[in-house]
Amino acid sequence: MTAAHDLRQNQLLAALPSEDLERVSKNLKLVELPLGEALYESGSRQRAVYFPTSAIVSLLYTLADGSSVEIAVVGNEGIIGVSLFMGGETTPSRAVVQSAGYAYRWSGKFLKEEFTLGGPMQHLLLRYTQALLTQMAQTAVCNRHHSVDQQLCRWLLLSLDRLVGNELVMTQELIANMLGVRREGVTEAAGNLQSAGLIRYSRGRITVLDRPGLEARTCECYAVVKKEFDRLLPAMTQY
Amino acid sequence: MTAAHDLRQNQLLAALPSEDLERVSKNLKLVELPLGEALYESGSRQRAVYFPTSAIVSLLYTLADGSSVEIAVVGNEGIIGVSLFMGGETTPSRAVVQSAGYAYRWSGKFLKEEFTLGGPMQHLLLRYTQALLTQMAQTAVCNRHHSVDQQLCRWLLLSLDRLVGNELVMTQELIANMLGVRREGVTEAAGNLQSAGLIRYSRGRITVLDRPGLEARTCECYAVVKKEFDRLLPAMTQY
DNA sequence: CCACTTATGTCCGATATCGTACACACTTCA
DNA sequence: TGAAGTGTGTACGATATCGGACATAAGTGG
Repeated sequence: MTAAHDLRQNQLLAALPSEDLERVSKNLKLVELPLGEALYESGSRQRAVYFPTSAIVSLLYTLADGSSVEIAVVGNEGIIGVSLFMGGETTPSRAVVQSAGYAYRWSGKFLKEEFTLGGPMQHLLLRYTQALLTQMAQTAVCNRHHSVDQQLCRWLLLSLDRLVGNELVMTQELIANMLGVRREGVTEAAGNLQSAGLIRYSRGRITVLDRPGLEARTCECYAVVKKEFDRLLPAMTQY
Repeated sequence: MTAAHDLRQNQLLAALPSEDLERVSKNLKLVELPLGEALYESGSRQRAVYFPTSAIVSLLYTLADGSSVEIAVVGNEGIIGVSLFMGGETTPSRAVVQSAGYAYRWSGKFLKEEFTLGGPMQHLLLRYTQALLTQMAQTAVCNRHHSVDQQLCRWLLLSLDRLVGNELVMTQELIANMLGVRREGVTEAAGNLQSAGLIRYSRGRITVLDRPGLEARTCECYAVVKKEFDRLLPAMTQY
């Protein structure tokens, strides 16, 4: 499961030419991201970015009344902390570890130095940010027009794409926070999917039994986002 | 109303140091944007970006079934076509003129040349893009948690901020497309606001009577977005 | 083995929005 | 002046989700 840690387990790093990766790697530090850890809070100054290898991180917005929504999810295809190189330093969102794992941490200082070189790293970061824009926009659309059932399918697929295996460790309560619906709503939606034989649910453990089934049941939003990621960040090293 | 056209009517251009603006201005061309014109369609290759001066442009997502949602609105504080400098060339969204007016058009070729210089223009464009990210994210949250009444208030305020005067030319049908709700839903919400004395509605013409009242009635989403824009793009020239 | 906590399932009325149908008012133009 | 088109108001049942209360079930630790 945990093979030797390799920078190239993150697809952005993997897409860098060797010499760039070499230069950058000096300042990357492998860190463990436990479930629930907040990499940054709303409005707090960010000091580093993270390239996940096995962890999955949710970008969340929390409203004044405590209700929240996930606006994007980041795994080994991306980076957490785009506001550091976009120039804003902070964002109103929070970043919370949704699935424990590892990531490479990169200090903001070195990130900015590298970014200003205008080389492949800059290019990759900007393209990734555009993919993130798409994911957020599609989330907005999905929140407006699609049912909880469909959104749960989308969410499961997005998570699945960022994991090895077909099992997620995740309670319905947490999923409800991500989707911005009630916990009971997730129970019902999950029950529907389970009845249909697409997943198996057991106390904080979801096993996906029929991935094509999920894809058939979800809304177009999943495909749009996936296609856009593939287009913008293509042909990465596989392992 | 239509004073002499000036590059600095767009806040991004206004924020450029004179020498940069001078260099850039050679390739800017004033264009008129009529109501309803699409600056680009979903997935189509973009050839230029636009700096609105008096026009307002909506970024829309349209689903396969024809339903749509506005994910962001751009006026004289911003630029249309971020995917050109982000590197993706296209996006799945559409850009439609919501309020007729003028904009400066800048060819993608020159834009990219300027962007790679890494100067003030790059800096501004990236910060604006981060503000756009915030607007999209907040739209996603708002779509999930807030009532049509509140969203209409938010939408009116966002539009008002980008206009001179307190009157919008806009049918309920079009607003419904923006908000992703039924036209009847807008009729009802607008009726509520009119009863409360906040607006006056008459056949495609909305007059805002009580702006503070709208601000009191809308959700926090408006303030979050506005605050973030002010933080990221501060101290622009006023006129 | 027994409390205790956590996770999930179920039920019910309340509410917001939807979908549809249709009426009315204003404008334009023949 | 009358017809057509467009924009808005209203009504009503259908549906999805909410809000809250509560029941059940699985794990945990004494």
